[in-house]
Amino acid sequence: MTKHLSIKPTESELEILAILWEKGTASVREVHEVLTQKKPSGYTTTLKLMQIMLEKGMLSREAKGKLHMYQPAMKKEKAQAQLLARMIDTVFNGSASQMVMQALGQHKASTEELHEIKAYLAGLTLKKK
Amino acid sequence: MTKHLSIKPTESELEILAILWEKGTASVREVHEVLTQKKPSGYTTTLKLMQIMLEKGMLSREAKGKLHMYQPAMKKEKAQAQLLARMIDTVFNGSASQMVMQALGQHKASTEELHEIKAYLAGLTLKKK
DNA sequence: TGTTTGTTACGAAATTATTCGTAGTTTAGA
DNA sequence: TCTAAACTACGAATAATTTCGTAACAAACA
Repeated sequence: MTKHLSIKPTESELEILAILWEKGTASVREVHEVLTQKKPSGYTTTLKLMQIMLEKGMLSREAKGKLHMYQPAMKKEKAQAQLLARMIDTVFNGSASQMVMQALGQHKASTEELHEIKAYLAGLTLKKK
Repeated sequence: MTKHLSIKPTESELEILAILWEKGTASVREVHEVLTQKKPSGYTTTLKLMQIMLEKGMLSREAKGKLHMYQPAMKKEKAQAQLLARMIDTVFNGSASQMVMQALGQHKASTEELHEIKAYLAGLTLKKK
């Protein structure tokens, strides 16, 4: 049985993870380039963060010539699910639907997205029957 | 024009806010009672946190005899929306629907909830038309 | 071969968040 | 009135997170 790692990325770590989920694999510099657009910071700051994440087992890496290429060690979906669950629990009183409706209310979803969701829902409720 | 306060509650602050949203108004002791169930801690810890939140303008309070009754100074819906928006932005690549589907996938919603959401969606798409 | 450029490693400072002890106040009851 | 119990205020310790400076090394190249 694999140890149940309930990873709790910090805010900064989450940003890095998001970039790596997007890119799949990237050097520190690449990550830093993206990161520093929103919030300028030193290169070694990003480096250190990624080293810490490596230690924590959130990232893995391989040497590519002189530099290191990093990749996320956690499945995006799993991490997302975990974060969502925590948020639903603490902020939405355990009610997923409350959260969903809140999210959909805020013109955060386009019409196409709404259709997508409806389709998805239709499939879901069938299965649950 | 009111200053755009983008409040960023910490984890602990969020827990306290959740309790106050639930109760509407409460003393430090009442909050602490709830809080300490999940995660034991000293009374003054909760007190201090709430005092800090008061300073930050997240809570307000009024004297009720000798003790202070606190209430949330931010609308639950507004705070939820803000937190959601941030999460969607950093973790779900800006896609609300991606998040919604993730949430619904994880057996996090009961059948009744799913119906509720469907109804809500139906109303929404009508309006958007 | 030097020198510049870009990299990693890592200690440590700075900042932010959490926790708690102690002192002082108020209230209620003996 | 005195004492005990339940508060508040607040400084300060601790812990966690973020930031950065410096050293060491390797590759590129003048």
